[in-house]
This record gives sequence, structure tokens and C-alpha cells, in this order.
Amino acid sequence: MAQPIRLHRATSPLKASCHQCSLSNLCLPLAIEENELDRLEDIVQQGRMFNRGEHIFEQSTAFRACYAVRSGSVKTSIITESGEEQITGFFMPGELIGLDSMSNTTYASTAKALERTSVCEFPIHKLEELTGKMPELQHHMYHLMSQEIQNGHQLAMLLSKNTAEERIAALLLSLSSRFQRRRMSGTNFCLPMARSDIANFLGLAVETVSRVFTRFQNQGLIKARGREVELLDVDALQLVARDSSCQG
Amino acid sequence: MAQPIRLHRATSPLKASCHQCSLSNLCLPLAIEENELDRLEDIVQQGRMFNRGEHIFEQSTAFRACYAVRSGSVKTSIITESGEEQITGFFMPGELIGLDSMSNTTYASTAKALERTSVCEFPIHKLEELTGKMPELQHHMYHLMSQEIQNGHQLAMLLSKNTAEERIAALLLSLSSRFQRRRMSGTNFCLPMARSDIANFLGLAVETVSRVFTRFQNQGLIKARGREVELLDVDALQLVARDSSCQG
DNA sequence: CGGGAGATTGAGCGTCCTCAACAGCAGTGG
DNA sequence: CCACTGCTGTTGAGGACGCTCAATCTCCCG
Repeated sequence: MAQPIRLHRATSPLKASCHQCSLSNLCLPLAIEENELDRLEDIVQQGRMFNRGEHIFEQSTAFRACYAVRSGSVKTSIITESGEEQITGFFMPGELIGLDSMSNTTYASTAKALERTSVCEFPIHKLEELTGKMPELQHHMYHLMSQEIQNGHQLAMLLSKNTAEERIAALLLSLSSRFQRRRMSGTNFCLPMARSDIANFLGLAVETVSRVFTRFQNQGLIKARGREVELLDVDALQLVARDSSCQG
Repeated sequence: MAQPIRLHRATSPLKASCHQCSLSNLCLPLAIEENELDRLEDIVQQGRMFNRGEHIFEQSTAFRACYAVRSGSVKTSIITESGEEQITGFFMPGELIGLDSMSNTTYASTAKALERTSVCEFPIHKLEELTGKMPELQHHMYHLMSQEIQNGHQLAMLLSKNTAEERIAALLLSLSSRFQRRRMSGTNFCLPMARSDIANFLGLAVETVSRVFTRFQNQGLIKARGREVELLDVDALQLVARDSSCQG
């Protein structure tokens, strides 16, 4: 479980500079020259903490900000009138949430912390103002939103064409590569989400997810105990996942 | 291939001003004050025509521009390494395509004309430059991209939770409302896409689409002959579609 | 009129869902 | 200390929705 990043500033314990953030190569700062980073820091509110299960924002409430995950993990979901939930994504440190809400005055989805999680808040009006002045930052916003659209397409592909095994293999590989990007083990990690979240996200029944996990285990592809997962044969998993690259 | 910008006066019959375009209330101009419209017109190349089946752009080729559909209709799709196609959206006049490609230097998907289609081209570099100068236009771009993300989520929801009947009902209703938005009949229209496109988009087999169409017909919900469709009982269709709102 | 693509209809089967029982584990309280 | 409770995850049996395969029909266009 990713430990919350300890921030060692005498003045404000919750504040830390984007300059020193280990995620600056994944997050918004990556688009910006070192000497312009202060302008981004001026608008960001860093280090807000949420406990497991707490909402970072809720669907249909006033849209005020986008958030970058700093530590922990987040799931976003939309709720229909009939109360059904559809998880639209899992977000790990360095990833930005709230991009799907920039068309409205209210959030289009709900974001919930899957574990103890800290985020950096980017108030939308200030962010828009800043991107208007900084072409690289604007470009990066377009980049991120476009990436989000592509992720949606990949998910649609996964849901409409792939079997349960293929979907789960793809998700495991996606998580693996995202852990690796943060210099963590890509073969040995702890799932931040419950089986039911995986099932919901991938359009499967919980029982099916469970069954596929044990099947993978029997085939020697993974070792799983609860949320602890070890990928034993990544190549075989990629073979199973085939052409489906899934950005949870 | 980037043509020098054509000036937009009444010299060419293919050219028409955004000022006079009947879609200006759906397209990019809607974000802009009348007196600033010329700046958008300066960068747009209007009235490029494509025959049915022609590509407006192709996946993996150099990303140069976004396009607004002016007349006709377009489907976008992604192709996997194994050659499978997943249609990611249908686009009607006034709608913008190419937004999913703004993260890369190459197109993330392929856009194909479903019928004889004309589009307006917005070269991406000029568009980005312009949105940097015009906050309302930037905001509108964020709006459109965010909308696209939401559409993806709605589609994922549809694919993962809904039956064949629900999916098709949702698609018919989506098309209906989009025809209506253009002041055309919302109950009597011609499908721009083949059954196989519908099937691919909704994650179904062609046969299933066909069966559902006839079932709807037997139930008196619609009347369909080939691509001609008449919605006889919109309320009932909405009941079938339940909570799934589908923005094809 | 013939060829071919698109659309429809039928039969059989497979994947995954549903329903149900059970196991493991943590927290609670007697 | 252990029963009790609740939550999460696992396993089994049966059934349904939609896919596959195949034949037929319709319509368009040469």
C-alpha cells in the first residue's frame, strides 16, 4: 500500500513544492519549464488528505477543481438515475481526475478514495486562466484530455470484444505498467480496489472475476492472495490480453 | 499537405462563411462573439468534400487537424494490431472529430465518411494558437473534449450493463435527438450507417442487431425498412433504454 | 438478368450471469 | 477467550442471452 508522502516543511506540513515532487515527471509540471513552475504552484492547493471511502468530489455538485493524485488511489464512477454505478476509471499517483467534468458546471462523476489518499487541487478557473497564458500547459491539458478519450475508447473495445479472461489480463497489465512507471515493482503489487470494483469496471460479475483469478492462478500466470498479486508470467498474460491495452 | 489558408470570401462555391453557417450554433463558432468570428474563419479551411467510404484521416498518420462535420456523417474507429475494428463514434453535422488525437503526433483513430460528406478543417497548430488567445474558445475546446470523455463513459456503461435491446434503443434515441437538434424530424430519419456498424459500435453481432430491429417492429415501437427508420413509440423506446443515454 | 453485398431468419451452443452456499477475516462485545 | 456479526471473496449448479454457423432473402448496380 502506497504510503502517503511525508512532507517536511516547518511552516505548513501539508504543503510541498511541485519542484521537489517525485511525480513532477507524470503530473502537470512535466509540461512546464522549471522557471515557470512557480506560476503553477501559485494556483495549486497541495496535500489534501482523504480517508478510504471518502469522496474527493461528488457527481452533480458544483464543479470547482481538477485533482492530481499524489499518493494512494482513486476510483471515479457515474451513477445512473436508477442507482446503478459504472466505474469509469482507477487513478494512481501522478494522474489527473475531473477532466470529464470540464463541460459542465457540475461534476459528471464521483471520485472516491480507495485508500488513504492525498491529492493536489487545481481550481478550474485559475487553471483555465493559466493555460491561456502558458501554451505548453494548454497543450498538455489537451494531451491529457485526449488521452482520457482514448482510454475510454480502449475500455469500450475491451468491453465489447473481449472475454472475461482477456479483460482481467489487460487490467492487471495496465496496473503493472503504471506501478512500474513509478519505479515500483511491476510484478508484485497490491490491488487498490476490491473484486467488486474490478467486476463493475470490466462489466463482469464478481463471481466471474474471482473465477478468472483462480484460473490464472492454476495456470501459473499469477499468484494472488486477497489483494496481493504477483505476476508470474507476464508474457503469457500479454498473450491472453491480446490486442487489448487497457488504461484503467 | 497543409494548404495555404484560403481566404473565405464568396469567390468559391465550396466556401461559405461561418457567419452564415446554419450549424454555427452547434459548432466551434457558438463559443465566439460575432465580431471575433473572423479570427476563427482565418484558420479554417471550409468545404472539403469526401465520398462515401473515403477517409477523412487515418490512424497512425500525421495528426494535422480537427474537423467539423458540415454535412453528411462520419464514423471513427480504432484498429488493433490483430486487425479488429472498434467503432468509437458516429458524427453528424456540427460535431467535431479528431479530439482523441490531440495527445499524439499521429491520429489515434480513423475517420471515414458514411455518405457524401463535407467537413471544415481546423489545423491543430493554428487552433491551439487561437485558443491561447481566446479564452472562450479555449473553454469551448475543454467543453467539447470533456463531453467526448463523458460519451465514452456512457458507451462503456451501455456496453457493460445493458442488453442488446437497451443498447439499440439508446442508439436510436441518441440519433433521434441529434436529428432534432438540427431541426429535422426526430421520428423519421435515415440511418447513415450499416447494420454491421451498429453492431460493431454496440458490441453485438450483426444478427442480433437485425433481430432486435424486427422485434421492435413487431412490438410496434419502430418501423424500419433498410436504413429508413420511423420511431412509432418514443416513450416506449425510452422505457426500454432505461438509464442509458448514448451519445453515439 | 445475374452477381454481390447487406440484411434477415433459424438452429445449436458457449460464455457468463444468477442464485445460493460457504469460507476467511476483522471488528465487536459479552 | 470465544461466539457473533458483517464484509469480502470463493466455489458450485443451472439457465439465459447473445454468438456462431448457415441458409435465404432483398436490393442495388452493372
